[in-house]
Amino acid sequence: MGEAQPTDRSPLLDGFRRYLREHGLPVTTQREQVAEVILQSLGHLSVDDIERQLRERDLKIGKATVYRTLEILAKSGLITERDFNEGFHRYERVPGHPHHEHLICLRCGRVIEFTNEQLERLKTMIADEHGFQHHHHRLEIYGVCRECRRQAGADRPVTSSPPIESR
Amino acid sequence: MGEAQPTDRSPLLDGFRRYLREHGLPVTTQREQVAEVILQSLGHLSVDDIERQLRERDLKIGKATVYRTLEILAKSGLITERDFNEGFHRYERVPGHPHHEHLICLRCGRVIEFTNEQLERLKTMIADEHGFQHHHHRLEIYGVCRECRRQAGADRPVTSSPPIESR
DNA sequence: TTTCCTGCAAATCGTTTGCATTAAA
DNA sequence: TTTAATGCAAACGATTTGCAGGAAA
Repeated sequence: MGEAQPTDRSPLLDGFRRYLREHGLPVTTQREQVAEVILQSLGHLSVDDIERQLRERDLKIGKATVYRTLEILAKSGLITERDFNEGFHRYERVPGHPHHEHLICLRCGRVIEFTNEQLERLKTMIADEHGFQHHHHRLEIYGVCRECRRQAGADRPVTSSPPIESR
Repeated sequence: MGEAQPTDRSPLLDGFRRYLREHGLPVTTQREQVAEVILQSLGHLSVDDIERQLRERDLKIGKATVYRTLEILAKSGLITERDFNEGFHRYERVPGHPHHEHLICLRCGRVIEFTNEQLERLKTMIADEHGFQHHHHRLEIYGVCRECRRQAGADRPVTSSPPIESR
């Protein structure tokens, strides 16, 4: 809500510029703008979301470039690709806390992040038990969030296929 | 290995036939054959895997029919759709133990199932903490399995994108 | 018979790629 | 200048859908 305020100074964006330079990759305006959109956001953005935000800023950047830039951002470790079973991917800025899991609302699509120490320990134990060298993991809990429970009550039952729209 | 032995009698397959009848859906040979392949398997099959097995039995069933049958099987609760981030889905027979999680090897693609009581409790607790009405969840642990560790030692580092081939 | 299915091909949809043009170094 | 990126459109791969012909009930 309001005018887009291009923030050319931001530690994350600077980190991306540094990454590009250090890897001999040109720092282009398109790359900066895609990076800016996602690095400033707190949400889990789809490519569609990103294109919409770019359009709102009156920037026309080809879809291919968006995908290519997201790939670099993911490799640089500044963003992470997520898959919530919607048929497409979402991208989120890598947060302060390294590992976190997701609670996903089946009604409104809201995504809540959480961390849990006990879970970290448990997952290491489980991997060990099976002789696995643990690399990474993902835990997603699907359900109905507080707000949706309040609104809809216990009427409409939740189906197994998430009717997530966006966000 | 060996000739395919069509097993027309099997509690699972019978369950599927019953489901079809009870829902006013015709019991066709195609549906039975797709169901047979997946209900007899213990693995996590892709549509490609299923088609291959059908071909081995000299059955030619259209891809669309395979997809449509898998949808019914999933709705009936006899199989579950899985997504291991490979760009396509896998299907597995619903096992005896209702909830189970997956350990996925990044080298060979092997999938190991496990259950963990403590985990079940933990996930309920976490959902409660956030006011979520828990519906279902998924936990996948990616790493290198015992066999691959033995073979490859600690040489080739594992990348974040799973090079899973099949299985 | 009536209804629903099957197979095929065309359509979708997210994502990737080839290539001529253009911008960064 | 040299090198690599961009944008467009075509290509892709998994999945879905429309429709004419063909089996179940």
